[in-house]
Amino acid sequence: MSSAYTIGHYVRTTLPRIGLEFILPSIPNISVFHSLFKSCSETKDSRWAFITFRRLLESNVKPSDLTFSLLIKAYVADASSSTVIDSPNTKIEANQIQTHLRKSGFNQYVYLTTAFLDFYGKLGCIYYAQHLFEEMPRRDVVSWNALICGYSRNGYDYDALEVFVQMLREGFPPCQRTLVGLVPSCGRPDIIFQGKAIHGFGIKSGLDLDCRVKNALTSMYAKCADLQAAEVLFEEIFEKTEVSWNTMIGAYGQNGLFDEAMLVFKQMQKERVEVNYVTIISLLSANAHLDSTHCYVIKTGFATDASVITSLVCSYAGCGNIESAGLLYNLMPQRNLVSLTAMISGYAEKGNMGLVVECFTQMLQLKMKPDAVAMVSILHGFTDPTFIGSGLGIHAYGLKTGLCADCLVVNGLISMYSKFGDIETVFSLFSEMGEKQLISWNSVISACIQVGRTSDAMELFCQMRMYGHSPDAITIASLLAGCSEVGFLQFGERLHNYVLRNNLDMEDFLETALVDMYIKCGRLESAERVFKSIKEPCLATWNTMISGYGLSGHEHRALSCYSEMQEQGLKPDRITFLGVLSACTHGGLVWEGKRYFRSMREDFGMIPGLQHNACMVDLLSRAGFLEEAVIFVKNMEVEPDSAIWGALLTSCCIHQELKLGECLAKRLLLLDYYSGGLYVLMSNLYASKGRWDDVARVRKMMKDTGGDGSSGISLIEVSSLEKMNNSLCLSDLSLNTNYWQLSSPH
DNA sequence: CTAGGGTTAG
Repeated sequence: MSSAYTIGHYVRTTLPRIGLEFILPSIPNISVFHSLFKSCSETKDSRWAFITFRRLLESNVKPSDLTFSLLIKAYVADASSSTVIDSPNTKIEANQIQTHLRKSGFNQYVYLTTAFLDFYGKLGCIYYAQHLFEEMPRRDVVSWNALICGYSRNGYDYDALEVFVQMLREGFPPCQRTLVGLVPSCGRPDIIFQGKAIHGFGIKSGLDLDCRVKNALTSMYAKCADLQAAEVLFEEIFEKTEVSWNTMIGAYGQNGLFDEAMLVFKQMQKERVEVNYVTIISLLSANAHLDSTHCYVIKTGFATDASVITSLVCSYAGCGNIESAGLLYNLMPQRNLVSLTAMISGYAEKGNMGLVVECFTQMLQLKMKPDAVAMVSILHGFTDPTFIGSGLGIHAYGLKTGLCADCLVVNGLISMYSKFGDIETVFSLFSEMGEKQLISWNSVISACIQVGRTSDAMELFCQMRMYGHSPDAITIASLLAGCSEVGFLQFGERLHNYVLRNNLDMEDFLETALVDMYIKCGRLESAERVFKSIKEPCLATWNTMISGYGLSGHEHRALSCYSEMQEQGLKPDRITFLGVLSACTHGGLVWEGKRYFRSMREDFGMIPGLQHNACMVDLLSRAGFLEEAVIFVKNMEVEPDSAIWGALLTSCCIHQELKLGECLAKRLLLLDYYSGGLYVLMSNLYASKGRWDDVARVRKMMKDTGGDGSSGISLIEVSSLEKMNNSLCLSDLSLNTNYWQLSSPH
C-alpha cells in the first residue's frame, strides 16, 4: 500500500500528465488506483482524478465502493476552489461517475449516495441532490444532514427548516452537524423566530455545547442585528476557535461597530489564536485601516491567498482608490468574479463607463458567468441618457441569460430606466416583477418623484402600504422631496410624524429632506426647529439651511448660519457658496457677496463655476452696478452661458436700461436661446419705456418662433387630502389626489 | 460553523 501511495505521489509531483502508462504495472491492481485517488485529494485535482478513473475502467479493473468514495473525496477537496465549482465540466463529470455508481450497484451503500448528494449540494445543483435523496431506499442521519446543508447553503432556507422538521417526525435524532447545517438558514430577520426555536432545541438536547453550533448561532444573531445575543453566545463558547473569533469580528463589522471589531481582533491576538484568511477578510470589511492591513497581509504571508487579495481589491475599489485596486487585480494569478465585480463597481462609481464595459467584456472572455450582483454593478453606472444604448444591451444580455428573473437585477433596471427618465419602462418592469421588495417600491417611488410625477408616487405609496410594507427612511425621504416639489406641507408634516412615531433612523439624507421640505413649503420656523434638533448636521443639511434662509429672505441669518457651520469645523463646498452668494443677491449685499466670492478661491482653493459667476452677475446688476457686471462677465474665465446673459437682461428691465438690454438680447439670440422668457423680458423692457411699437414687434416674433415657449403652471393644494394622510396609519384606502392644475394666463 | 462583489436617498 505504501509503495502504491508513493507511485501516486510520484505521478502527481514529478511526472505530471505524461501518461499513466509509464507508471502503472502491466496488470494494475485496484490499490494502485486508490492511492492515485488519494494523492488527487491531497493536491485537490479532480480533473486528474477523473482521468485516472477512466484509465481504471479501460484497464478492466473492477471498482469497489471504496473507489467511488475516494473519487468523490477528490472532488470535494477540489471544490474548495471556486473554479471547479463554477465549471460546467464538474457537473457533467459528477453525473458520469454517478451513472457508474448506479450501474455497479454501489448506490445501495447509503454513505456513497449521501456523498454524491452532498457534492451536488456544494455544486449548487440542489435539484439533483433532492432527487437523489428522494430515491434513496434507506437513509441515515448523515443523508438528512447533507440535504439540509444543501438547501441551506443554496438559500433555500424554508426548505431546510421543513426537512429538519420532517427528519424529527421520522424519528432521526439530529446531531451537532444537523444544527451546524441548519442554523445559517435562520440568519434572516424574517425567520429569526424559527432560529430561536432551533436554539432552544439545541439547549434542550445539549447539542449547543458544540463549539461549531455556537459559532453558527452567534453568526445567526449577528445577521439579525441582535448583537447582545451574539455577545452572550460568544462568551458562552468554552473553547473558542479562530472561527469563533472571526464570527465575532464579522458580527461587529456587519453592524457598523468597527472599533469593537478591532478590539476583538486585538483580544484574539492576545490569546494567541491563529489568524486565518477569513480573519483578514472580516477585518477589511469592518473598515480596518487599509494601508496597515495591507502591510499586515504582506508580512504574515496572506498575500498569496486569492480570497484575501480579492478582499483588498474590493476595499481599495470601495474607498475610491481604483488605481491601487487595479494594480492588485492585475497581479492576481487567478482572477475571479468577485474581484472583477468590485473593479466594475469602482469604475462605475467614478463614471468611467468605458472601463466598465471593458471589464464586462473581460468577464465574458475569461468565461466567468456574470451573476445578479455583477449585473447590478454594471447597471449602476448608466447614470444618464447618453448610456441608453449600452444599458439596453445589458438588459438584453440579462434577458438572454435569464438573469432578469432575479429581483436584484430588476431593481437595478428600474433605477437605470428612471435615470434615463423612461418612466413607462419603469412601470412595466415593476408591474411584471413577482416579489416586490421594499427596495423595489422605493425605487419606483423615487423614479416618479425624479420625473415630477408626485401624485403617482403618492398613489404608489398607498399601494405599498396595502401590500403590507412599512416605509423606511428612504421611502420617506423620497416622498418628502416630492412634497418639497409641489409644496405639499400637510403630507410632509404627516411624514415627519411618521418618522418620529416609528423611531426611524435619522440619517443625514432624511434630516436634509425634512429641512428642505419645511423650507420649500414656507415653514422656516419648523425647518429651524428640525435643524436645531439634529445633533451633528452634515454638510448637506447645513447647505440646505443656508440656502433656505436666503430663499426666505433672511440673508443675514443665512450668513450667520454659514459662520456657525465653520465654527463647527465643517468646510464649505461649492453648493454652500451657491447658497451664500444667492442669499447676498436676495438681500442686495454687494460688498459681502464680493467678499465671499473672493474667499471661495483664496481661503478654500475652489475655482468658482458658472453658477457662482451667474450669482455674482445677478448680485451686481440687480443692485444697479450694471457696468461693473458687464466688466465682470468680460473678465470671467469661463464662457458665459444663457443664465448669465439672462441675469443681466433681467436687471436691465429693473433699471430700464434699454440700450444694454437690446445688445444682450442679440447675444442671447446668437446663443440660440429662444425661450419665451427672453421675449417677455424684452417686451416688458420696451413697455417700461412706453415703446409700444417695439412691444408689438417682440410679441409677434415670439408667436412666429413657436408660441410663448413655456406657459406657467401653478399647483394649488385644494382638498383636505385626508385619505392620503390616513394612509400613514391605515392601509385600506386607495388615493385620489385632488389637484387643480391652473394654467396662468399671459 | 466564519468571508469578499450589488440595488433605493444624496
